[in-house]
Amino acid sequence: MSVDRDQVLRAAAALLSRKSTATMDEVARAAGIGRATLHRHFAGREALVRALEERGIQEIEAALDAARLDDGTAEEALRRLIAGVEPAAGLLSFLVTENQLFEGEVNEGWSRLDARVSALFRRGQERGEFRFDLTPAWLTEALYGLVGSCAWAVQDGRVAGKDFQYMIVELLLGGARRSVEK
Amino acid sequence: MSVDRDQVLRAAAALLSRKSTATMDEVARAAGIGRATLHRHFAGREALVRALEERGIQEIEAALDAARLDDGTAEEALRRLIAGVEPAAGLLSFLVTENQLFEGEVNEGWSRLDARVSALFRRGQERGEFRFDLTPAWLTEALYGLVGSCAWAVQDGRVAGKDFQYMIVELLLGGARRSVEK
DNA sequence: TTCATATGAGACGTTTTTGTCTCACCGGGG
DNA sequence: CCCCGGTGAGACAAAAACGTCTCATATGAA
Repeated sequence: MSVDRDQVLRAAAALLSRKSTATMDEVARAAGIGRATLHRHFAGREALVRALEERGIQEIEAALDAARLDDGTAEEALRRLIAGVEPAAGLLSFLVTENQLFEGEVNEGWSRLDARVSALFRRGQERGEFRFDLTPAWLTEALYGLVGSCAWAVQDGRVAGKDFQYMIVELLLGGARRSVEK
Repeated sequence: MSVDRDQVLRAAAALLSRKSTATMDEVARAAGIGRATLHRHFAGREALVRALEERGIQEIEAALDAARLDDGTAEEALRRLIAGVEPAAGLLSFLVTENQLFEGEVNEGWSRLDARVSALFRRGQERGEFRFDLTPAWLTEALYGLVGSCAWAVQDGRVAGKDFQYMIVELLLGGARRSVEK
């Protein structure tokens, strides 16, 4: 009988990341509940987006923790991170696009995530694993972009779901060029 | 005195690709014109988006033509393409995100672009330049995602504008991993 | 200068979306 | 059995955005 708040947020993220102009009514129907009930759980659109952000940042941060970014090689850590981020790919792409929405103040939690991911790439550079000519900031952005793109591509059937991690990891690490095996 | 339609479309794309919920008034101010003038040039929001799509597809198609995708190595062609696409990066990222909220029919012009880019990657594979384990469809999506991410990173100052082409090309072709020179 | 044209600002009515409310209903616990 | 908390549907007003209009102004050409 009672609404599953988690399931509502998930449905909202899935819809809003694809169509950010969706009305509250559309969000409610996508979550399979009435508009009145949606308003009972989230004061308004603003509150819904905030809850989405909070939850997204929370999940990504958990993925960062679970990936143990400081253990082993940076490449291994990156593979663990991408694997751990997959379930939250929808929320991540929502965060990436929506993060630009708030002019002025940048979400504090988001910049914290940013810093941790950048640190991973910097560690890889310092270990001699990653190239120096691609900045950690750019690699971080590229990671977000690729995760978002791949999530969309999977959703649209252009990429097989089981290849999600592989496609991202291989492109991000090795690139498209065929190179001599080392 | 007269409004530069091109500049308006560019500003609109830059804003709408980041904030698709932007008001017509916000779009107008982003373009540095009044709301009334915006309505004089584009009948409404729908017409504006249509014009944005049309112009975006037109510019990307022109870039594809200019890049001579069938000449020389696929890598050279890809470099030419990325260089030629840079001025239209804002429009491209708008197209990519807008195309995600497909409601029914997919834009015909867009799928034509898609096919041409995919063909380039397929040619690279057949020439032995590109890896076979990364599908042309995924490489195409990844290219779009990286262009959009980089355009956005440049706009926010996280990546230097002069590095736009280099960052995309190098990551897409060679990846982040430091590898033995071939 | 004079005139035609295009613009910005803003007023306005309309439409869409939002947020709140009421009410009937449904299902589990007393 | 009867409550009772949570829900869906819909009504309703307020708010926001849209689209159109007028008017004063500025720019460039004749």
